[in-house]
Amino acid sequence: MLHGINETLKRNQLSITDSRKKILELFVRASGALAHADIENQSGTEFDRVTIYRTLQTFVEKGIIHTIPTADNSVRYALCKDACTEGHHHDDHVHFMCDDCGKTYCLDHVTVPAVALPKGFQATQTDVIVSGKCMNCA
Amino acid sequence: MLHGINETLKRNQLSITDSRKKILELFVRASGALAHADIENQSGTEFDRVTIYRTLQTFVEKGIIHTIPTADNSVRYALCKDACTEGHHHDDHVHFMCDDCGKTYCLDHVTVPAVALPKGFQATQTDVIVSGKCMNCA
DNA sequence: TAAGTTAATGCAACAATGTTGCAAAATATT
DNA sequence: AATATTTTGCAACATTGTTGCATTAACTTA
Repeated sequence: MLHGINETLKRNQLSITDSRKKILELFVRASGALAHADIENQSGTEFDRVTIYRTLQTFVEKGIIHTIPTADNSVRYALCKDACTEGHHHDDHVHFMCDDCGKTYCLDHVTVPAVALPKGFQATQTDVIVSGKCMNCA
Repeated sequence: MLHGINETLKRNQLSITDSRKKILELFVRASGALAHADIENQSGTEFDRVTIYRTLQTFVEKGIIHTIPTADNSVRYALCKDACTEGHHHDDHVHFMCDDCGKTYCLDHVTVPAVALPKGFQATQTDVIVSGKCMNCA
């Protein structure tokens, strides 16, 4: 499972570097979504701030991770479910943000409901952000 | 209709000031959502940057406007539909972001579908962000 | 409406976040 | 192993958001 990290990087035509391995590992281990600051904290002073920014950017472009829309102006990233198995990505997502502990969950198994749009609107992607209490805080 | 601005401020126990009137007017006139930068541009150098921040913050607290979750790290605000008629707010929202023109629509009339959450999760609010092409760009 | 009271504004300084160019270092290629 | 390519770290900068405090404006009461 852990050597899947190297393969994920290779599959996406990315050079295998310490920072990319470490950051991708953080995502694999994380139960929820990560903000830039989380990564900066968890990786210590090991990598430059700029490197983290660029790594996240690269991962998003390659579809390894995706951003999660939040109302509070904090950018969060989560592993794309299929990242380690397929290159397919940017599917619809349901995310859950806990008001208590602040954790963000990517609910891969929850189906995104269809939304009835007004005439003339065409949807290409639907994100659902549910907030409330998570299973640990309820 | 325009003097409704003053009444909205009064109803929310806010002093009627130039900045609040102007900024609220911008929202009333705006067809879509506004970012902090939009407001700064459209109001020129009339108000201090800090004042705009604080005004937006106040409006959010009072439920006059609400933030819209976005995946691209830009905070946007939109008028709460009932802001000028009732004090009730913070309902579920469906927002539409156009990939072409970048406009954000607050689809007040679209019902937020129910989401089936995993066991133990309790929802208090649900936001839906649909992206694609709007009625003008489709 | 004039005096006093309360609240909002502007300024300055700061903190956090994100970006860009470029030389040095690491990775990949032959 | 030598060369070519990519990534990193540093420095400097740009943007965005926050806080404290004196000044100013708005509200209240008489």
